[in-house]
Amino acid sequence: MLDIKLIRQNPDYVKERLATRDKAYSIMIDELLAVDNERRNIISEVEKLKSEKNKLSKEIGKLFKEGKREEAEKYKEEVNIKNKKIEKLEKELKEVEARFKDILLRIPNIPHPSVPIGEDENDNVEIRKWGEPRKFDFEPLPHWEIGEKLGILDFERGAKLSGSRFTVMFREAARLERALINFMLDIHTKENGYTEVWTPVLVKPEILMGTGQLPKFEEDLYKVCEEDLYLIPTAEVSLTNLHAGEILKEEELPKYYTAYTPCFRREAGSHGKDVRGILRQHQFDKVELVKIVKPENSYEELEKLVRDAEKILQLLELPYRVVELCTGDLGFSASKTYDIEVWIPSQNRYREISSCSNTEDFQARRAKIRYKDKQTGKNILVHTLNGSGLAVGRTLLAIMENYQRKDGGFDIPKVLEKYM
RNA sequence: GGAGAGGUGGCCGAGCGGUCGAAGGCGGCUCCCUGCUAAGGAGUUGAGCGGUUUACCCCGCUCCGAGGGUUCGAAUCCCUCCCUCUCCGCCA
Repeated sequence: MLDIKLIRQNPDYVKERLATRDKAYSIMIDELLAVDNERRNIISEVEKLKSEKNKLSKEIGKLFKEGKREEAEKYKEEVNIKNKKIEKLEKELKEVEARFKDILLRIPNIPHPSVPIGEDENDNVEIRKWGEPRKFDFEPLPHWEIGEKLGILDFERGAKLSGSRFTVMFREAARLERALINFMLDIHTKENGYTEVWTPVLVKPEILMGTGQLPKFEEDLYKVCEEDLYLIPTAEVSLTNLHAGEILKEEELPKYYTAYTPCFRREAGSHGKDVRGILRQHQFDKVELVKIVKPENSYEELEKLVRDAEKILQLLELPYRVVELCTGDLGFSASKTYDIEVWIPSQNRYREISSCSNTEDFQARRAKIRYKDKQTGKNILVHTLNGSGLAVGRTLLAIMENYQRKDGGFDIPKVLEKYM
């Protein structure tokens, strides 16, 4: 959520910056400002009436003590009239406030000035590459063929149990999945300084509001209707919201969290994309990294976060590249995002395996995560960052493809041997 | 699921329907005392919104789990819901 004060004071700046994502936001800003104006007018009026009412009520109390009954009765009449006016205005206010919030909650974050301007993923900028894609002396197979031949990836039974985009894994695949989770968590906790966390994967709507998935992206989420809970699409949701509504002590920052969780995404609107294999599933495992930091060093923290995620690929010896997303490809809550893309031999290209973002105070404002500044005593919104470290299913698929052998099998990266 | 108890500020905890944004304690901050540390003394210390302002200050409104209701007036009374704790039942 953007700061309404910023929008009020500098609407043109906000419009200009948001236009780098999509021109349509300019209209939303105008709408928002109109509603905000209306809202503030009503608030002033209501508050004036309430102030008068409070004064009269106190007066009545005093008169009762003094035994001046009749006089008090006269005042009561007056307050009743005010109450009727207040009631009417508050009804209006409630409606206007709802409209106000609805618009504000659907406006995305402002891209950081360093983010390249562009329309879509074609305008993303490659930052660096690591590793050399392997030269095969045979035609590399896609992971689903390798997996099916070995009988360790079972798409038919996945579909039988749950429908399309669900997979069953047997033996080595299942064990590799588990090994990767442990490996990633070990690196992040023992070498990168993150605190391991285990969280619920069913969360309340207001939690998803906090990180920005709701209200705009409801169709991407699985909902448990009976309980008004949602399955998380990423552990970013549960980790970031750990401190929702809290005022942290300055010395508590920064906080580094990592968690393994399954993630659930309906993938609405991606019909026909990546239908084969396990690249795009409704349920997948991910080890997530979340940082809660002070505003002044959040961009340094972002660089470090990306390196922490990259380290996993380096240890697994999987070639990858890092790209900086352009304004048009940025996610809703992000101010700046680096994607890490792993080399996929069967597609002869890099595919996303991690997305690392600084949301600045966008999520913090929604989730009300602040810290008390020691010097000034002021409560300041923190900056929140998140990144995959990494998507486990995609890592598994990358290993199967990059480490495949001519005989149809595949090797296990050295660092994973002790985990298998 | 059943029975009971309870949800108050960063934390603990008190609170007759008006004088309560809320006693007291802890913690935090400032100052004093002290060779240093420890201890002690004094003061100060909630959040959000709106107005005003460069900012500070100031003024107003709201907030005592959530939402309704009674009342001129609710932390205090009534209703509904949520959560926590204790006991019982069930269960991975």
